[in-house]
Amino acid sequence: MCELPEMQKLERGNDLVEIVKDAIFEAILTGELVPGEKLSQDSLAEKLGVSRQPIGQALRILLEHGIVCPLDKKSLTVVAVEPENLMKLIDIRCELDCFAAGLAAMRAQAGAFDNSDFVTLAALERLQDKYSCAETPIAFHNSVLDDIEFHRLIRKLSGNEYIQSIMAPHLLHHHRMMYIMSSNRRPLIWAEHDRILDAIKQGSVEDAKLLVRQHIRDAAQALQIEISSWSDASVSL
Amino acid sequence: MCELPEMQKLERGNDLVEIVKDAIFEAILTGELVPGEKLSQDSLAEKLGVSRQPIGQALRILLEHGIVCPLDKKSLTVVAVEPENLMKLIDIRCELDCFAAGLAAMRAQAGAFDNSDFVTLAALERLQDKYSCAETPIAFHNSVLDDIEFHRLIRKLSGNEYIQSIMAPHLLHHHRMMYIMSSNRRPLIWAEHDRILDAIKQGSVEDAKLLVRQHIRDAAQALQIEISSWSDASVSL
DNA sequence: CAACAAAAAATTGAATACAGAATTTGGTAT
DNA sequence: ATACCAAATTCTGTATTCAATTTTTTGTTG
Repeated sequence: MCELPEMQKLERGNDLVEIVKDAIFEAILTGELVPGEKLSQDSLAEKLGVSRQPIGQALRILLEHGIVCPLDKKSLTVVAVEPENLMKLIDIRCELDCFAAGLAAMRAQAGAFDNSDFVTLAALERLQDKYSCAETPIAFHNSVLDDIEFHRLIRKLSGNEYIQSIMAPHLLHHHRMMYIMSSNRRPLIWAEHDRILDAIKQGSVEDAKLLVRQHIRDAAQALQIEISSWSDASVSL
Repeated sequence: MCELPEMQKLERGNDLVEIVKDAIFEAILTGELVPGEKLSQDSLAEKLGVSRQPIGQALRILLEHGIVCPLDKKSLTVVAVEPENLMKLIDIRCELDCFAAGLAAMRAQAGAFDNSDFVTLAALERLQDKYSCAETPIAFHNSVLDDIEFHRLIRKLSGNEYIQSIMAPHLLHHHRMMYIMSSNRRPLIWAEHDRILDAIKQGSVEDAKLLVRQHIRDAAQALQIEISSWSDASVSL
C-alpha cells in the first residue's frame, strides 16, 4: 500500500496515555500490529520509550472500545474482524450517518445553521475542491483521510455531537476498510459526496438520507467483492 | 472475532478497575458524588480501600465515556449533562434501538434464531414475569436494572453485537436518566416492553421499530416534564 | 487594606517495585 | 516416543515511590 513511518519513541507530550493510544492505533492501521499477535506491554513500552503504566491504560481504553480483545487469560491482541462482522459494522455506520445527514438537512431547511456551521460548510467545500486523484499511494492515503473527514463534518452539521463521539471507536475499523478498497473507486466516492452535500444544503432530508444510505451500501458491496476476491481467509483485517 | 463486552466482564470479572468503575458510577447514581465536586483520587482510593492506580484507570475510562470531565487543569468531576444534551443522547439511542428491534423482528420472521437466541428469548420472558412493582427504593433500583437488561437482550436478538458495544459508553447516561424518572412510570414501561417483545416474536418489523420509537419518545417526554418540574438549574444530572 | 509574589502543601501523572498467576519448558515415567 | 507433572520464567495487575505542576496560603509592599 504505502510506506508510513514505523512506530517510534515518543516525545514527552502532555497526556502520555492519549499519545500512546494514538500510536498503537496508528500501528494497527499500518499493519505493524496485526491480529493474533500478542500485545506485550513490555515490548510496547520499550518500543515507545515509556513505562508500562501508560501502555496499560491505553490498552484498557482500546479494549473498552473493542479495538483490542483478550487473546488468552492474560494478554491482549488486535481484533480480527471477519467479513461478516465488517458488514455489521457498516450497517451501524449506515444508520448513524443517515441519521446525521437527515438532521443536517433538517437544520439547513430550518435555517438553523450558526456561524460554526458555516465554517464547517466551508471546510466541506474545501475538501471537495481539494480532491484531485488517488493515483499515487500517498494521494490514496490522503483521499481516505479526507473521506473520513468529510463524514465527520457531516456529522458535525447534524448538531448532535454525540453521533461523532459514539462512532469514534468504530472509526478505526472503517478507516481500515476504506484502506483495503480499490483506489479506482475513489472518484466515484467523491462524486457521491458532492450529491450528498448538495442535498443537505438544499434541505432535502429524505434525499440526503437516501444518498448516504446508497453511498455506504455501495461501499459495502465493493468491499464484499474485494474480500471475496482474496478467496482465502489468510488476509485478516 | 472475539469476546463481546459482556463476555469480557465475565472472564476478567475479578478486575479491580472494573469494580472501582462500577463503584464510582454507583456513587454518581445515588448522588453521593455530584457534579462540580472535585474527584480526588486519594479520597476515592481510601474510601474504596484500594490504591490510587485502579482509581486512576477507572476515572480515565469514565472520562473516555463522558461520565466525568475535567474540572480544572488537574482534577476531574462528575459531568453535568444539560437537558438539551440528554435529548441528543436519547435521539441516538432511539435510532440504534429501533434498528436493533427491526433486525430482531426480521430474524424472527426469517426463522433465523439459533439456540443462543432462544436462551435470550427465555431470559426476556423471565424478566417480564419477574416484574412486580417499583414501590420500594430497592424494587425501583432493580426495575431500572431489569429495564436496561431488557433492552440489552433485544439488542442481542438483533444478531449485531456491535449495537450493544457501541452503545455501552452511553448506557451509563441512560441509566442515570432512568434513575431520575418517576417510579410511577415503571408499570407503563413494562407494559410497553410486553408489546415490543410480542412484535419481535411475531416478526412484525415495522411494528417493532415503531413501538420502540414510541417507547423511547415517551420516556424522553416524561423526562423533559420531570426536568422542567425542577424549575431551576440547581438540580444537575 | 488590598494586591502581588513567593513558598509550601497537595495532588496528579509516570516510573519502579512487587506479588500472583499462567504458560512454557524440561524431565521423568510409562 | 509421548504424555504428564513440576519448576522456572514471563507477564499482568496492583501497590508504592518519585517528580513535577498547580493551587493555596502567608507575608510583604504599595
